[in-house]
Amino acid sequence: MARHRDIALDRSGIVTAAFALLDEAGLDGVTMRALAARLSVQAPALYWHVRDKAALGGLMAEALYAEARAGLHDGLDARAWLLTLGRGLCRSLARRRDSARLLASARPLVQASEEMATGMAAPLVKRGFSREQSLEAQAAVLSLALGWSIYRENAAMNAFLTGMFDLEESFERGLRALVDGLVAEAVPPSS
Amino acid sequence: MARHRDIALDRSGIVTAAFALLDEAGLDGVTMRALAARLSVQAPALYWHVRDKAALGGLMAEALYAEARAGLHDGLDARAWLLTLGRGLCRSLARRRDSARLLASARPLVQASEEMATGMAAPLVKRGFSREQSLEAQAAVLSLALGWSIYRENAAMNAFLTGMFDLEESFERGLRALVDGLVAEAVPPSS
DNA sequence: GAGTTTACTTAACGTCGTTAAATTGTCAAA
DNA sequence: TTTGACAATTTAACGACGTTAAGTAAACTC
Repeated sequence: MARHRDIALDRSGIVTAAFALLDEAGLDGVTMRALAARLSVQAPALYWHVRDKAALGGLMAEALYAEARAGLHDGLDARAWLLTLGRGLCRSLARRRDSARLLASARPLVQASEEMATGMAAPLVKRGFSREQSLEAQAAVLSLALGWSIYRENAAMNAFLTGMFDLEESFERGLRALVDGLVAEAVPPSS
Repeated sequence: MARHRDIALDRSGIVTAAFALLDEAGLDGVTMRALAARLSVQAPALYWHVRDKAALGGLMAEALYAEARAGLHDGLDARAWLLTLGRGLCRSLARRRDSARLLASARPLVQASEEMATGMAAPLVKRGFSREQSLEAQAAVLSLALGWSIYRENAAMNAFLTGMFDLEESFERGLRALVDGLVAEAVPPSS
């Protein structure tokens, strides 16, 4: 390894730099040229490692989702699991400027498959949900977190919303309302 | 009026054409040049009527929200009002290609004000919510609808999700779960 | 009918994502 | 030890984009 000029680019270094650039310059500031400059390289060099800008967006989105799911573990029951998922995404997106807009326009990298869906459904299936209920519930929770984060980013400019009520706490209330309903429907209280 | 070449451009005509273009060419296809061409005009002419492309996006977003709220009326109780709001946005966004992504990147045109917030809160305040609960509940419902629509647009390409479960029905279940929780919290059942 | 205003056109600028071709450094085999 | 293949980058360039500046022609004002 270690060719050419000893240290070179790689996918993960590019993604890391892209997040740093996102934070400094916002989504519109993440251009291939600016990203290359930050890596002391010319723009076309990036295309050796990444198909195109959309693929870069996909990689960043994947990283955000991975971070969002980091808090999930086996000790959680269905309700806590869904709450953790929603909070995870909301906090991941709150931490990084414009990341919700990024997620909104990112397209999935890999084609979804039947096995992938089964794998995604598994954690809640193990907790008593049907496969469909599991996917539906996760989609709803992620939707709420993503939508909320988009409004938060928009609101950040207008400032007024932030003063009106505590955004994190408000999201938490909405999330709890949603998750309680989902869990009640999927795993009806024994009676 | 009717100057120059008898019929001319105006804001609403531009927005209408922009929606038609959005449907045909997708969000990336909505360029100032393509939009101008559709109106038999040169691109810079648009700037007489619209500040810039972001303002055009804002106008389109406003139209979408107006359409989403069209179904609301006084006869609805709090629960039905919130359900109607959520369904309204979801259906508005389902009808038009890439409209959720459009909404995600659109910035509000007018600076939010204290009176605006009060006006937005009013319908639910009239139905027993506090001002904060009203704004929170609406934000949550709109977030779910927007987030869901974004995932639906992404999923539309991947096709597989559409086959897995009925998207509209799934959204409805998530929405009901959310709204029931919000209403229960805001207007506790008399007891 | 002269001058202002309205609504557009033509021309152009700088930036963007991206591709093609040339270039340089590194390793394997001869 | 030269030779060739290959990996990773550079330089150069293309077309499209949003946008601005300057010019122009029709319509209204007085």
